[in-house]
Amino acid sequence: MDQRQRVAGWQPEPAVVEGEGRTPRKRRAILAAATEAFLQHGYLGASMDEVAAKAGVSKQTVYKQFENKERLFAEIVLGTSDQLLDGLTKAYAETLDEAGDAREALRALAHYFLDSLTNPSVLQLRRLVIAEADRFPDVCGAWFTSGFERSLEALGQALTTLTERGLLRELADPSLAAYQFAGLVMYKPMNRAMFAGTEARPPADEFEKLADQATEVFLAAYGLGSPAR
Amino acid sequence: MDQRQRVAGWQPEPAVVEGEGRTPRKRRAILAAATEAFLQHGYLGASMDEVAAKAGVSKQTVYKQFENKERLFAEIVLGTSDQLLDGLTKAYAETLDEAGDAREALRALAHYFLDSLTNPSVLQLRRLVIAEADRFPDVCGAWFTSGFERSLEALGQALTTLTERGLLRELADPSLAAYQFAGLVMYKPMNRAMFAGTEARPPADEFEKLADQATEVFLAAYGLGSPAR
DNA sequence: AAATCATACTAGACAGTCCAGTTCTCTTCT
DNA sequence: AGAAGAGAACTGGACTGTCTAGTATGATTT
Repeated sequence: MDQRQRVAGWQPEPAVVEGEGRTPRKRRAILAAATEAFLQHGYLGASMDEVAAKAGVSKQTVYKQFENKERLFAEIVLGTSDQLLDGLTKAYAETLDEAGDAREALRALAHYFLDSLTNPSVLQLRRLVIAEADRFPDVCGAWFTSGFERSLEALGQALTTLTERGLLRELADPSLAAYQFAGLVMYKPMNRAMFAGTEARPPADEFEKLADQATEVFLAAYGLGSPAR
Repeated sequence: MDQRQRVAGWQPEPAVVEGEGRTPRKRRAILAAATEAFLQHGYLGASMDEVAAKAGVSKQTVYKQFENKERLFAEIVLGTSDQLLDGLTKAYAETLDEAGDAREALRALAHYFLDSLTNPSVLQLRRLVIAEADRFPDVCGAWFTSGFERSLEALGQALTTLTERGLLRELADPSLAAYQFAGLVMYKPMNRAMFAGTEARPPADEFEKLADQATEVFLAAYGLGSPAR
């Protein structure tokens, strides 16, 4: 029902944990409400009154848990980077283990990218971080290095395992190859998604073509033997 | 002196035009000031008082020229898309005409991308449009289709001319190939630039590697004959 | 007894309006 | 050509209404 639960290992709404004390339960509710508010309206557009109301909590409780608006923002942004990284890393391992050859593996990876990274919540999070990059360079920079960059490093390692299994050429710079693959797959749909608003989602049959074509280009450069085309 | 004058055919500060009447001169000053304010602080963060002060103009004059804050924003964003498109289209033509072979042409293109799109003003404009994509879907969507997408279409046509000159394989989908090349070159540096704040600029020697490697991958897929590596 | 609640409050910001006095620009007259 | 005057544009500043981050308080729940 909620699409966000299925992808990218990231869920803005915290799961209900039984037997949890009142205080941590409220804290989670505040984080969930604030996440929704920030994603929807941006940092300046979201108000603390709105957060408290959405969390079903008094404003005083919000300020007991979080020093101020900035800290609340930082906590949310930094909290998501680990979750994103974990989800992607796991997906790499699974996708690649199941694959019999490089083409199959890369196609599966491409589809995973396209599905998870065009998810509305993920897009809104990207927008939020990008929008506030100049206002909170430390927080957003940390999100980038510990979330985004590391997930690409993980993809580089995943590609290296393909090389070790004799499915791909030796990669002089696995991290760069990872960025290249991600760029081949995502540059077009990600830009549209970023610029054209959360509502505008691309047709599903475009994903097939993007995944296939990106895979072929990548294999032409890094695959074994002559290109299969 | 001002880096913005050199790249991407876009200049946020309007040139001084002699013999111009008072009203249009003030209007340009307002646009320039508002551009700076919006790029620096975002839509909500920029205040109309600040715009008026920066333009050296009374607030009343601002509201005489522009109905309200939203219209001012729209005017600025839409005004930039044409300028960006023009700059890139011209650069494609020049770069490709001068090139003797495909490798040379693609490298030059890659360097042009890297130089112009990592320019601070261009980055801030991208951030602004992305940040407000949900608040102003019409304006930002129009910026995307009439600026971003069309410049990629233009790149696709430029690549087609390389094919016609016998320097590149036939392209089944020139537009997609253009996105792929742009993705190969820009995905890594653009993401860092977007997320890590305007201050963090990458080292210049990374550009060389990005341009070279992107070119080689692209040629492996779309070049003539066997890969040159 | 500690946490939380509802509510009210402070202090400041901001979009947009209004007004009385000034400067510019253009037309008309000499 | 140049002076004069009309009307529009512009200015500075005050003002309204609304919103917001953050604090304070006294009652209620756990």
